[in-house]
Amino acid sequence: MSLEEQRALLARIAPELLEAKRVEKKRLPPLPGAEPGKVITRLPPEPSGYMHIGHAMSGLLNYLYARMYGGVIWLRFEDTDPRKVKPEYYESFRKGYKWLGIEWDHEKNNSDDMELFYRYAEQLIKSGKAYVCTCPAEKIRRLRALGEECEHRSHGADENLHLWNEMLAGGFGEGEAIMRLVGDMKHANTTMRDPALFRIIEHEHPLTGDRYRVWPLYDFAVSIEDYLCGVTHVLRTSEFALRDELQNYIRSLLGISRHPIYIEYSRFEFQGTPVSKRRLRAVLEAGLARSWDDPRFPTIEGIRRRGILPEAIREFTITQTGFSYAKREYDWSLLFAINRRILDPVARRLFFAPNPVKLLIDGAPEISVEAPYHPSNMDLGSRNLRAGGELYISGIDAERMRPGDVYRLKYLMNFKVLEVSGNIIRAEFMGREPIRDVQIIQWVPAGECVEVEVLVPGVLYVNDEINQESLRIVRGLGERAVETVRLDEIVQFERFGFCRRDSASELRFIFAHD
RNA sequence: GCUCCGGUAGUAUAGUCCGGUCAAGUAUACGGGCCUCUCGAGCCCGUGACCCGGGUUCAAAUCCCGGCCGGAGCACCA
Repeated sequence: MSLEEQRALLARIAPELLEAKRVEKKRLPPLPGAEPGKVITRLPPEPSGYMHIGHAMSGLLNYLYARMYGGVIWLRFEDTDPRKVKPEYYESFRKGYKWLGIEWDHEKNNSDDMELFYRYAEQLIKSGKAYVCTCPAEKIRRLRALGEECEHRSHGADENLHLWNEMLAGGFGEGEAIMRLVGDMKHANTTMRDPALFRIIEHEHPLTGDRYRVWPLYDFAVSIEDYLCGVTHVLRTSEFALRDELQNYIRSLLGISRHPIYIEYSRFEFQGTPVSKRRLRAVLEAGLARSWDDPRFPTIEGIRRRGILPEAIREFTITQTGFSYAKREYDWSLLFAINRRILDPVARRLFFAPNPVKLLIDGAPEISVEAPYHPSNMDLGSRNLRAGGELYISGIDAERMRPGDVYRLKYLMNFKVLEVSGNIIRAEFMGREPIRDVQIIQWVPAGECVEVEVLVPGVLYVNDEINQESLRIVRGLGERAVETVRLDEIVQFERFGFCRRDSASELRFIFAHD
């Protein structure tokens, strides 16, 4: 039996076997301790910068698991550092998650619950589990490293309560007092060595204005918020791994015994494209990029402009991601391959001649052809192409041409090269019908073409140093129909690559991948 | 420096908990073929890996010890 026959037979007697293999690959591994209908996860962005691919993949994981188990997902902004938080960043995340197809069930901000945080803080102080410390930051750091306690730790609850109220009332300036947890100054896990729970920040908050000056630190706010949201599973990157213990401890001191299951995985990035704000800013400051939505950047806007589809990121997350702790650096080709597979059946094909060279064909008739926009998807329609003996072809194709060579202009005609001189190739007409074993090239009619510019993004860093040539600009001529490409539409310039139109008014494209 | 964690093909991942079915699966990359009026897509075939050294065991990618390499944390950021 041939392979075809076997497959046909299998499709008849056990179609699920053929299907199973395909579907299985696109599924996430089971979530530990997950019960159908009871999973609650969260998207916990800090609105202090633009959303990037790392947030996207983490967000996707939390979202996909919530959906996989018929659970619930929260969007909760971790906005308790008024100095870092900005309104535009909240919006960047909302927009980014939406773009990815993530639909959250509830939304809130940690800054909504300040009064509640204060109440819990008071409870902690009264039970002798927290104290106000007025040591300078430097001293706290030193003692923490040494595993030693400071004199403030032994103050009584009454005094601490008094000092705490003093903090709230403005009796202390920034940096003059913090509230600390009574932890264990000798604990191997340094986050347990009396971490700061609240500090004073005299800075307007985009949401609460100047109403509060004492702000909770991450661990305190998160412990309480995860409890409030009923979070059952936390999927996050490994820099938080040491904090599980602390957060569980804070909750238990508050009388809360229900803790989420933590699943941590290493950070990752795409080859040569760091996600770190510092390194991205360096590129901006070097004058090599102008904005955070630059298509070379791993920000969601950058990636979108580059023509990567949300579905591709989703599939990539499911198939290429694991809960590994090893450092990983993804090769862009993995994402591109998925994106290409999604784009291929729906992207219109058009002719584009980069670095064009003129081609003159003696004896060529004036020909008009109806060329389909896609080799198999007829729904995409067709356009009319008309040309005679004067055209432009890609500079790369032209470079290879030697007198005597025969080529075919796709859909149009064949020609034999007669003479190659400078920027002009002279040839002779060799008939209209396709001939076997002849290289097919794309072309643009000399009379009816438009100027096209394509931005080709490369990697930002090479060997850990800023790549001075991360952006290439390719100019060329496109067939007239290039004008019909809508803003944001992704098309394939044949034998060049998939490109997204980036400007409504100009024929400017961004190269996605080949 | 201290404390954790990890090292499977070029890249990423499955397997590691509960040793044998792993002469190691998958995706991508790469090579070849088929198909095609694209050097794209699709289909088929192939190349390619358990960090190193010891130990335990009838048997180790899986367990133990040491080394090397890598990551994370050690904030009044999240």
